[in-house]
Amino acid sequence: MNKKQIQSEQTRKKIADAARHLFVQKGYKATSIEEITAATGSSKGNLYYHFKSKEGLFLYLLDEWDRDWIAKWREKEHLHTTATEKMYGFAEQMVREDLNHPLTKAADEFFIGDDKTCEVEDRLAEMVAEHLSFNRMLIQQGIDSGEFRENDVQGLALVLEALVIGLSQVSRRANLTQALETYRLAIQVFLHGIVQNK
Amino acid sequence: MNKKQIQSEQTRKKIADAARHLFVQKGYKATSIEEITAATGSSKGNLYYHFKSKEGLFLYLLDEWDRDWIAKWREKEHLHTTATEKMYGFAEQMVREDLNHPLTKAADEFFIGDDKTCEVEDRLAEMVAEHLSFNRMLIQQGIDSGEFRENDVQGLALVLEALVIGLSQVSRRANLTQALETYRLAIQVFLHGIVQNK
DNA sequence: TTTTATACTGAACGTTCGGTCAATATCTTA
DNA sequence: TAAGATATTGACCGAACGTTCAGTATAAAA
Repeated sequence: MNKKQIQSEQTRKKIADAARHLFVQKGYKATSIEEITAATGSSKGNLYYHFKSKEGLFLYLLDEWDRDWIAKWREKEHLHTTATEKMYGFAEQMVREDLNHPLTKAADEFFIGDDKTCEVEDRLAEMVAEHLSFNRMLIQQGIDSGEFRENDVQGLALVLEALVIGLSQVSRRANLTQALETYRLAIQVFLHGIVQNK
Repeated sequence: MNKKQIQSEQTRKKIADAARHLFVQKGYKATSIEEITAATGSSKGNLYYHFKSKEGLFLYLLDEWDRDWIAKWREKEHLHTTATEKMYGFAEQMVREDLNHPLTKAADEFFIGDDKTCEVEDRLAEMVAEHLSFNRMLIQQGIDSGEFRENDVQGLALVLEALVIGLSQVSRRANLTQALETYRLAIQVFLHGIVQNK
């Protein structure tokens, strides 16, 4: 790799990092390109050299996050044996990785906003579907192992998704300890409606 | 009341209605003053004659909604005897009255946005506190009556709030029947982690 | 009828924002 | 070193937005 290519990559990363930080902190619309460039030290035109548009930049961040999340989950999944443990592990990773994540905040802006591109809309729908699929899998595992009651898996996946989205919003201003506590309590509540025998 | 005063009141109401509808549909930022006035048929200046600002208009809608919600709840509260029934009633009113409500959508924009006035910030904090207080009361009633387990009431109120917020977002595109179903399932899940004996 | 307070109009303003582009700097390659 | 590719700059553009204001219409008061 060239010295130039390396530096270019670094610039790209620096922009992405600053953008992620600002999107997380202020939301999508409230973060301006100028603010991002001010945070990186590089120029506006340079941002548009590396990324097609503001939406493109955001999309890139979503993809990046998606990959990281799955990778981190695969890393730790084997540590949990029961489905119950997995649920708590799931919640913990949510707090540690996703608390104040662009997706939950800015996705909402996109869903409502009328200026979204088809590409973005599709990508977001895809991500929601992936989330639900993940939740379904998690719950189904518990049912298969006999830990959870037989139930409307799709419905429960949706409820779990709702819980997670809501928790993220409610915990936005909380510190890590508080958030962890709230998440654990939420999962506990969620589980004791699922677990077979109490 | 004067003929003029009556018409003025009607105009004010027409603007508020149009604004509410648009805020609900598109969110706060995405709804422009021009769109609101276009929907009412009256002029931009007229809107600013009746309302201090865009924020002021939104604040007015929040207050209005708050009053309506409480009034509706008080109306129906006596229909439910047990705390469990109240929880389901609570969920149902949430769906029927609050699904796609400005608060849950646009409050997020306000919380994140940096252009919010102190007045708005205070008012929103107040509303959240009221919500939590309401939830706490609901849960405490169940505990007092022996229906729910003794538990961290404040924590559970927060979890319930998270659930409700998340449900509202998840159900945004669903029709009423689907939403009701999801909400009922969610409450069922929430309850069976609370109810004493199963 | 005349005066006055209220309700309403819409052009204009200042600002912000995403995006563009011609010019320039920097590094690679021949 | 010269030529070419790549990376970076920042002034600039047009559109959109919330807000204002001088002026007009209308109903109430005198």
